[in-house]
Amino acid sequence: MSTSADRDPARATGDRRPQRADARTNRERILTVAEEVFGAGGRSASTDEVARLAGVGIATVFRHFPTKAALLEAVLVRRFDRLRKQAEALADATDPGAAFFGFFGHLVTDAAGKIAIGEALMDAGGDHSPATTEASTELRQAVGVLLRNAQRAGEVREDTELPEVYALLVATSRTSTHARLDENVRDRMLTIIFDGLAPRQRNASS
Amino acid sequence: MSTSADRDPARATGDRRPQRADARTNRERILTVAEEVFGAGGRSASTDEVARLAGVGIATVFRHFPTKAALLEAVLVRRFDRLRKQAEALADATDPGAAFFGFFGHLVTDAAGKIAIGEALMDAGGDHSPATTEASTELRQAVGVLLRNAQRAGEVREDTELPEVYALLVATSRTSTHARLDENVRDRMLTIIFDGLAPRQRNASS
Amino acid sequence: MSTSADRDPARATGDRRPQRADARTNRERILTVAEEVFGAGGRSASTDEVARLAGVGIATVFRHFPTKAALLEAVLVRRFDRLRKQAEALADATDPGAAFFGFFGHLVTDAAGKIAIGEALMDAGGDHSPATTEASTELRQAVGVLLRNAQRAGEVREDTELPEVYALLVATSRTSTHARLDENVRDRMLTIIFDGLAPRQRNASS
Amino acid sequence: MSTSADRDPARATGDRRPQRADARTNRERILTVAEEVFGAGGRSASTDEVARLAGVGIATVFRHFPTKAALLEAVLVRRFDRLRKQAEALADATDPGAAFFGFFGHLVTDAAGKIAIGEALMDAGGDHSPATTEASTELRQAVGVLLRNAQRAGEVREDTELPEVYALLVATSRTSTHARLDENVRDRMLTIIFDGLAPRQRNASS
DNA sequence: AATGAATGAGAATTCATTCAT
DNA sequence: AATGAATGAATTCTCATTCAT
Repeated sequence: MSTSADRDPARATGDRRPQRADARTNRERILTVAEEVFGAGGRSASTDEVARLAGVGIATVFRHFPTKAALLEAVLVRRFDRLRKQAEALADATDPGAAFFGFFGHLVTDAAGKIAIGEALMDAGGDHSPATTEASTELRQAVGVLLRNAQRAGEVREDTELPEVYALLVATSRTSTHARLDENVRDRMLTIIFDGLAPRQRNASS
Repeated sequence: MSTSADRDPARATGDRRPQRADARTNRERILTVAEEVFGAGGRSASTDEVARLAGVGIATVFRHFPTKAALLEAVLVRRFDRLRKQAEALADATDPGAAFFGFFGHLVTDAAGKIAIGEALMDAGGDHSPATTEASTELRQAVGVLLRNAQRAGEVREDTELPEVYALLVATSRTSTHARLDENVRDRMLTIIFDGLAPRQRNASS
Repeated sequence: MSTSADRDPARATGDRRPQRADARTNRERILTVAEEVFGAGGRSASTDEVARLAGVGIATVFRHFPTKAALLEAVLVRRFDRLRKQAEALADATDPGAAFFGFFGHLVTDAAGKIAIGEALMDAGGDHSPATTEASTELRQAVGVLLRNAQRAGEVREDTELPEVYALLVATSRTSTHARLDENVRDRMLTIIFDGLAPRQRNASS
Repeated sequence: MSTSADRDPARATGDRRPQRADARTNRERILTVAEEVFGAGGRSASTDEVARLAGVGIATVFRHFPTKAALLEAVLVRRFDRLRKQAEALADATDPGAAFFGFFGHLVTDAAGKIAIGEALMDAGGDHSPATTEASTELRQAVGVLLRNAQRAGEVREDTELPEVYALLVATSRTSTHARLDENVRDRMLTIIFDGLAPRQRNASS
């Protein structure tokens, strides 16, 4: 399972030796702050802002992440990995339907709340690095597992596949973030999708 | 009804007198190019790019739209107005269900193809001008009419309202644009949503 | 002395034929407006502003004055000529002292009120055209006449000459304009200068 | 050892700009250059010019002074403070008359030589920051002290007050700067003013 | 002759990135 | 390793001036 062992953040810089404790701390702090900053302001937020909020010098940010793109990438990878882990943790759930719909709702409700960076979540023609692409793919696969489990349990219609489900996931979470939907509206939006994902009635309209 | 008659693009500058033919042409060209440029690169695309692709000097762009924000706004308003007109044209359709679902699909399939600017479609905390807000609101209302018509015709479930439907519309069209979804995937995504919007079975199991 | 006959405004463009009446009117209006605009905003005020306030198109301004510098120059020349005429009109006054001090005070009080352009009044290293220099020189000479008359009448000390008097005139009128001096302050400032210009005690009578 | 001599900031030609250790030096150099540049060209001189003459990049200027207005302000404050200190140093002079007239003459002769920025020296309707206003006020007060001292010593007429004296000071120093007055002319101009400021004779005319 | 449109050359300001301590 | 300073390349916007009607 540990498909991501080689993406250990502490090694992203390519450093073979263990990093100094303070460096590691700084790296984490920068990533955390960057997630907030870019989440709020999009990729056009400034690196200076990140440095300032992280309480480090601008040069320190660039020491850890050689370019702004690398920083953005690291943020994305971190986020994807986190979500993937959550999805993987649900892979063996006793109630696959609850697991799938729960994860879907969680992504839209909570998690998405932070990340306007999701701009990149699917981006086909994107300029993403292998690392980002890999993390993204792994997340997608983890969601695929949940989907298939739910389908096997008869909780999700059989005639649907991962691409469209993933697209819906991305679409709703991004919009939820961006448009700051009212809680009730968001729930009703999910209801529609979840109903649409439910197994078809015998007399369903084609 | 046509509350937007006074937003005729040709008059957006507030000029009473008819513009010179060449000026009008330029204005249109700039708007068209801007829709593409900002559609592709988001609001962070440069005004220079717009000028260059439109084949005019940078100052000409600023003559027509005094700030970059004004240009973006004009693009948005134009787009909203166009979509609204299409929606309004369907308000009296003989088949309200086809009208509603057709418009939904159209937006996601065609129209959205150009506009990543949809960033602003719902933006609650946005910094939008009254004109933009108005155009946006009118589009929303036009969609609302289609929705109610379809509900009255029994083609859309009764327990759903405009906000969530509109959110879905925005979500899917933006993602469709951004992620360059495969045609089939997009259709299956729409199928899920449309099924979710279908009237609930009277005897829904469990 | 009609030394300025060849600076007839109507001919400044070099046009041999009589101008159309409306052209002449426009020219005057532009000059008048320009005097205000540049008086208020300095030479950095925009030509567009002048055109707008004059109610003509920008191209019309440039038709009359080929460059902004030419417009500024024309304003200056016009102003200098006007002041010179006023000075010349006082050359034969029955009370040379009153004439001199009156003109001095008038320049500082009224006239200066409009012209921040006076930046150029003396400018030695200035980039002024022959026409401007000529007009400036003539004004200076006219003031020189008033000064000498007043000296001959025993109203102004003999050991002073035009350069310093003119410098004081310029200094006070510019400052009066720029600093928007209180009326009383301005008067007391003039009192100091006028007292300083008064004939020295020993040879007071003579 | 003596390698630091090569990094002497005074060597602008070699472009051997020291970097870290002399941020302060850079700041000073920028201010000094700005005083000259704005002194010569007024506030409309470009920041690029300042950067170029200071031998630094344009961004460095903006790092030290976030806006052009801030730079102008810093220049003004610095200048005001310097003059104020000079005035204050004369507050306890044994010869108050010499102190006052000396300072007046000094301002007009030397110091003013650089600063057309004095545009702002009195500016009532100016858009000056509190810092500038404060520095200006303090300078004015310091001059006020010199004036009162001289009046108490019987060297300056009693019926005059700071506002008009200050106005004269500003007027003459600005004109002296701007018009590049000949030395003799400037001295005779001062003579007139100083005579006007002298205590009135018992049998004064008026 | 008059006009509005068009334009390129700046000008101020920002930002990712590099340098020197 | 960390930092603040420095920097040039954009980017938005302005303005004097020319063009076409």
